[in-house]
This record gives sequence, structure tokens and C-alpha cells, in this order.
Amino acid sequence: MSKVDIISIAKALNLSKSTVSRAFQEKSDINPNTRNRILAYANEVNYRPNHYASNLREQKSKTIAVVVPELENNYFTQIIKGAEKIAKQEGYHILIYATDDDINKEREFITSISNGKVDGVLMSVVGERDNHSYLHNIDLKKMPIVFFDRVYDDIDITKIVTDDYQSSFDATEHLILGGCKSIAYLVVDKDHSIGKERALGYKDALKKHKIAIQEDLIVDCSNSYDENFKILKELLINHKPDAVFSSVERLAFSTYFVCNDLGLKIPKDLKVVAFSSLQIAELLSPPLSTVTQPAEQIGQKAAKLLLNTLKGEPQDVDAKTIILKSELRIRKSSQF
Amino acid sequence: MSKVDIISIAKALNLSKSTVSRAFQEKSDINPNTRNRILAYANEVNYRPNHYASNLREQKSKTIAVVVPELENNYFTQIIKGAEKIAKQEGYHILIYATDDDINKEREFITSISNGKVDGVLMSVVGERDNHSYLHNIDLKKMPIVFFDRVYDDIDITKIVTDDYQSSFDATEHLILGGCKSIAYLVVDKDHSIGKERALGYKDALKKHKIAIQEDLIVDCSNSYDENFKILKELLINHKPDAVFSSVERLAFSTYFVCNDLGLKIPKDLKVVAFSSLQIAELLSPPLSTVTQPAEQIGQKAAKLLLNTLKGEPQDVDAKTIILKSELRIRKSSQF
DNA sequence: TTGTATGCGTTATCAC
DNA sequence: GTGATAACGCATACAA
Repeated sequence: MSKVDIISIAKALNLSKSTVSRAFQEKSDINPNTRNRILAYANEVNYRPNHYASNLREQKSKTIAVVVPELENNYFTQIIKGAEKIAKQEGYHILIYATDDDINKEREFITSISNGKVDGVLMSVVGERDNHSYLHNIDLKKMPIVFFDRVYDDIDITKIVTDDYQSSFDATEHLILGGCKSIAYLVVDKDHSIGKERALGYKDALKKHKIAIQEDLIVDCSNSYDENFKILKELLINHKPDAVFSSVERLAFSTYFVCNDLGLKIPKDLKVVAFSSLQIAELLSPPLSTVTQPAEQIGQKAAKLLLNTLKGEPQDVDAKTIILKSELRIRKSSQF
Repeated sequence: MSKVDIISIAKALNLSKSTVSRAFQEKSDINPNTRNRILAYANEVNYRPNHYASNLREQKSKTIAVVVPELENNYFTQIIKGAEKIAKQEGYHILIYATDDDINKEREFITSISNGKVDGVLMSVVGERDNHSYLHNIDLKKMPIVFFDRVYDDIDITKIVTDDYQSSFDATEHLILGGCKSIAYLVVDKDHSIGKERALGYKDALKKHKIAIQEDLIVDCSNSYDENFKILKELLINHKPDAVFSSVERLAFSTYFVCNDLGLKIPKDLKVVAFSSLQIAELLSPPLSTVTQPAEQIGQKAAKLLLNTLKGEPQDVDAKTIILKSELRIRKSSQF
């Protein structure tokens, strides 16, 4: 199989390579006949335009990156699915990257792709606590970024978030109205914007109902499954909360495991509500009450905004931060 | 921010662009001092090598594609995670594509990336029934492909699979030994290599124990959740199997939903075992017995083999098809 | 060790 | 409507 490029095609057909190139462009003044002749021959010799070359020439790769904290989470895979759907419509491909909540990985990845690997980025960031000044070295005109879900507030770009404060407030109030007096709040990174927003909703709901905020019940967990198991076991044994509200899906799973271990019954001994987009929440034992974010919609919206930017359409300045609504789905784990 | 490339750096430092270029290569006879001088300046002006250009020049993109049937499945995300881990070590990036079990999407994607978008591909294919002759037009020397899990038998490339026949046999025998006489087998695409392998294990286990194979109990499902719900409801009502063995995770979920709908109790009224890598299988109601494939390991192995090929290392001819072992994890859903 | 020159395969700008 | 030619930014063979 010898190299087949526009030059070899041109030679075979006694044309110039410019004409051949033109045959593959949408809009160009080329004779329909010659175009067909070229297309037919190209098909015959199985020609594919060379991405390396056209990327260089056009300074774009028709690829966008999606950066998420973790892949093994329905929420993020649904977002990716949503983004992919939109991207595909426009002929874009998706580069995936999981940061595992490590700011170094985030920085290294964004930096490494910042000159010609992708045309733009959708990102849910690692954390605010960490130093994300590396972003100042990125030319956001050249490689636009759209944040979703977890964002850096101080970076002035388009952001898609959900109404974390309100959902959190509602979920907490739901527990209070059912009679809970001692509600634990689980978080992975207290200093993170999302953790903070959600914590605020939780606290304000407590305040509204005149329940004292106990710092002992605000539990900062880790990324290690084993550590979390210990932390939560300690919580349930020593502080005996009557409910757990988890701002992170997997901490709810850990809570279930700890309850099984301790012989605690959900919801009798402990109510549980969690941020989660798990599609089989209904099948858990017991079915898990969730704050479910519109994951696929987030992915679609984010991708649309990014692609609009890439197309050079004017940024909708009034909509720098877009807020989508989550849904509180009450199931047996928080039944009274 | 004016354009910063090796030429502008060269000018600023009174060097030639080749020298500057050399500073960024690992092995090149460049004076350590000049290299440091270049690196320091490059860092100062925030230079990033241009991927478009170096890709074209080197005819590689340091990117591999991972093609999976679906993203919203722990099994595949774990595989991606495994592949990503290996890829990252070698400085490769990952392009993700979900085919949604549509051969057209598979063909279009593979074809579209086949000239310079990626250096190689890891793929779990859509199906055998479908015409996959498009692969003959792909230059597998130029863009090597490694199949995993679901493969096209007739394409002679490296494949990573699990011991589907044996796992299926074991799972079925487990149900028989517990006293089941009427075991339904759920599959999505009967003609698919995996479906066939798994069906064979199921049938041979029945044969060994002198249980007649009933075609009515071999149920071909679809990709639509609603359709599957109907199909399975019909199965449970009209054929009253005492066990269900699902070759696909999500069909087990559907079975759970149908049982809830019909008021059937698992495992009392129906035992369930399924191929699944769900990490919270234990938390389902009831905990789901699974045949669990070594997902992350598959991803790692596949990536390693592909990267070895890309490095030009000799293919291990004895290992064209690598078989990894799955694990039967018996939980309450198939307890007697 | 460094500089010069060339090409990777396209697309775009001109002429014709 | 078509052809010649110049970029795109980098990496290498070769010369110095």
C-alpha cells in the first residue's frame, strides 16, 4: 500500500494538487465533473485526508477535551455522554482526562494540551484550595475553557453549575421536617466551592429550623475508600447522628457499607440523602434518596457553549454563569 | 501576546531555530548551557511546542483511541481507567468514543480517525452480525488496533478476552446445583461472539446436568430500556423461570425492576446472576451475584500491548489472543 | 556543538 | 475552473 495523498491522486488524474484539495472542500469553484472524478478515484484508492497536515494548516484539531475528577461515576459519564452527543454533531472528537482530584495532574494536562492538541476544554476542576495560577499562563483566547459543576470562581470564563445551595437546603429541610435533629454533612473537600455552597445550604436549613450547627457533624472525608470507612464508622458510633446528608455520591455508598457493618438499619436508625445521579438508586437496599443533577443536560449545554465560542459566535455576556436545577428524589432511605 | 515559536525564541537568543528545537529533544548533542538558556527563556515567554506541527513532522499524535459500546457502565469506565493509567505513563492521551452498539458509528469513527488523529486504537466492537468489512480498508500497520472483550474473530490482530465460556458454565452450574431447573439466559445480541461464547457455557452446563435446553428461555433483548422491561415481564409471567442468568449487566437491573413490578422476591421466587463489574453490587436489594471481569486489568493489558506495538517492539506471536479470568461472586440474589 | 536547508501534507492566495 | 506557490511550526540530515 503505497502512500496515497493529494499529490499521488493529482498525478494519477493529471491534475494539480490544488484541484484535488478543492474536491474535498465544501464550498469551492470546482467543476462538478472533475470533483466527482476525484472523489471516485479517491474512494477507489481509499484516500483519507491527513489530519496532521490539515490540523497544522488550519490551526485546529476538531477535538475538545473533557476533564473530570473521576470517571467511575455515573454523573460524569452522563456529562461526557451529553458533551459527546453535541460534539459529534459538529464533527468534533472528545479527549478524556480524569484528574483523580490531583491539582498537579490537572495542571500538567491542561498545560500539555495548550498548544494544538485540542481546540477547547470542558472542565470540572480539582479544587479551589489549590493553587490554580497555572491557568494564567494559558491563552484562553486560543484554547477556550468552559467550567462545569466544580469551578474556579476567580477565573472569568463561562461556567455551568447547578443550584447547589438550594438543593442542599431543600434536602436538609426535608430531613428536618421528618424529625431529624442531628444531621451529619459529608464532604470531601471542605474548601471547595461546591462543598462550600452545599454546606451553606445545609447550615442555613438548620438555622431556619433553629437547630444548632455542630462542627463535629460536618465531616471532611478523603479519596481513600478505606479511610472513609473508618471516618464514617467513627462518626456513626461516637456521634450517633439520626441522618446523613452526603455531598458526594460515593460517601453515601460508604455510609451504606458502614451501616451494614454496624448492623444499623436505614432508614430506621439513620436516614440518608446524597448528591447522586446513579440510575439504579431505586435498586439499592434501601433505595437511596438523591439530589440528582441534570448531568446529560450539563454536558450538552457546556459543549454547546464551547462550540459556539469556537465558531466565533459572540459570547452571551449575560450568561457567564449558567445555573441548572437539580431534583430532590425522595426514596426509602429517608422515609419516616 | 505575540506568537511565540522556536523562530521567535531563536531570534531573541541569537541562535538558529534548529538549536532551539534541539533544546526540547531528549537526546541531542546540544551544549547544556545553551539548552538551559533556551529552556529558561522559553519558560519565561511561556512557550509550548506546537502539537500540530510536531505531529505532522513526526507522523504521530501520541494519542490512542478507546472505543467502547457504552460509557455508562462501570465495566467500561474501569477499562478506560486502566488504559489511561498506562497511556499516561508513556505520555499518551486518550480519545474516547462510544458506539452505542451502532456499527455505522463504529465504522465512521474508525474511518475518520484513520489518518493521523490517533496512533492506535483499543476497541470493544459492536457486533459480528454486522458487516465490518470497513476494517479491510484500514491500514492496521499505520494505525494498529487491539480488540478487547468483544472482538471480530476473523480479523487477525491482538485480542484480550475473558474466559466467557467457563465463567458462564460455572455460573449456570452454580444455579443448577442449587436446584434451579428452569434457567433463563438473557443476551442482547445472540449472534455476537461474546453472546455466543456465554450461551455455549450456559448450554453445556445444562447438558452436563441433563436439563433440556428450552429456546424460549434464551431471550434476545434490545438496547431500549422500555422494550427490555416488556420482554422480561413477558418472560417472567409466561415462562416462570426459577433463575435468570444475564450476560449483560443492565438486563439484570431490568430484571430487578420487573420483579419489583410483579412483586416477585429475589432470590425466593427467582435467582439472579449476571455478568457485571458494578462496584456496589453488594448494596443492591438483594446483593447481586456477579461474574466479574478484571476490567482495569483488561484496560491495562490492552494499552500495554498497543503501546508496545507502537514502540515497534516485536509482537508476541504466541499471544495473539490473551485470555484473562473472571470471578464468580455469589451473593444473596442466587442464595438457596 | 551549531547552523542551513528541506520536507511532513494540507489549504489559501494568487495568477492564469 | 484550474495550476503554481507559499505558508503552517517543527525536526532532522547534512554541512560547517
